[in-house]
Amino acid sequence: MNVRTICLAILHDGKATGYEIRKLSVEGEFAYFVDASYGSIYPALAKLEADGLVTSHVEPQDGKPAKKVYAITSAGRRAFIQSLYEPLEKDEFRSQFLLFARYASELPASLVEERLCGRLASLKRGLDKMSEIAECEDRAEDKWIIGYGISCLTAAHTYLQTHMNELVALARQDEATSEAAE
Amino acid sequence: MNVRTICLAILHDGKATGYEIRKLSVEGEFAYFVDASYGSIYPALAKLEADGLVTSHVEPQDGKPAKKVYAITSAGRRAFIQSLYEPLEKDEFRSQFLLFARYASELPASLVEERLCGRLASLKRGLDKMSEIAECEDRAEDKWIIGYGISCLTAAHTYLQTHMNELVALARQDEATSEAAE
DNA sequence: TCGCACATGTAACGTGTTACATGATTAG
DNA sequence: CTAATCATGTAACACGTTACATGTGCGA
Repeated sequence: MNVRTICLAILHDGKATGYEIRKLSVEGEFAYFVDASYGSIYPALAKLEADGLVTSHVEPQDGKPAKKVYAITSAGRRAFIQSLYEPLEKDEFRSQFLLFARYASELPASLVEERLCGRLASLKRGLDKMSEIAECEDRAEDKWIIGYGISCLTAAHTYLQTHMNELVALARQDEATSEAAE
Repeated sequence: MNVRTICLAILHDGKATGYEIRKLSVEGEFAYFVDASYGSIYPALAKLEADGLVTSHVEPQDGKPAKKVYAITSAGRRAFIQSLYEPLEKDEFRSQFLLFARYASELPASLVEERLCGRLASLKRGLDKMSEIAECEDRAEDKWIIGYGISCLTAAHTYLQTHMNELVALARQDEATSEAAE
């Protein structure tokens, strides 16, 4: 799933500027799909316009720099929906946290515990934010997606809560020992 | 998390060839972290050797091409463990499936249902494979990680099972109608 | 005999990030 | 007065993938 597709998806919902698209892809619901930077969005929009899938018009603003508002064309709409008919790419998941967990026995228990607690807290933050978004969200599909996310994160949170001790127990007691020895 | 780190992680467990490392990163437990190709692994190993973090020796085999077995050095071991002390990168998750779900109302119900069933089946396959691996696995950390994975996938599976109808209901009835009209 | 598994490696290519350039306004 | 937000865009760079080159032995 490339930046091009995300731009089309966002523009399918309504007009937006490159600046806004980046925000949505880093914060909004689209963050579950991608996390794009200006350096990829602006060229993608230019390419999309050259291909006739979007159009743009410049809106001057006073006080703020002029903005270039993009809108999807019917060809763009068709191309985007068409792309959803094609076989789905498999989801991808990369977790440095899980790699860390795999080497718990090589690390001090204090560090392992700290990281597990940190993860627990960040999972909690993510869940709270999702619940918050879910409330003011009115698109049924978005609610469905958020429900999916909440289910997965809740499972992860519960697992961590009930199993974190096991991982801490596998870690090295070095530091606790050396501290106790002083 | 780059290919370099994954190579060190795998070699931390024991000797391996580039060929084996790729297999592990596509199939084995390491698939949760990365999914690397030869084109990235071989250059990474060469670089790692130049940096003194791994060593290699060629083992001729009869019938099969000679293999180049890599082993981690103590400097490599240190560098790898040291990297686990640094702040963890946040997990990343990209799902084309969720993007598809977001536009369910623009797609025919038959397609939405098909994709949901397919996803349900692939989730099931993933869970079965994990349970299988978990059984013959004896490293406690790997069991812990697999347990984490199973929890998350189970939650996703359950959510799909109980909520797939809602998404199908949002989809277009076009095709069913046109079929009924014929 | 066809293709697969074993095994290593390179070159071209694609895609995205980081850092930079530019510049006004507003809140602390 | 400093930093942040708004706003667009480019160039250099990093990182990874795909396809290719090369070659043997084994099973269907």
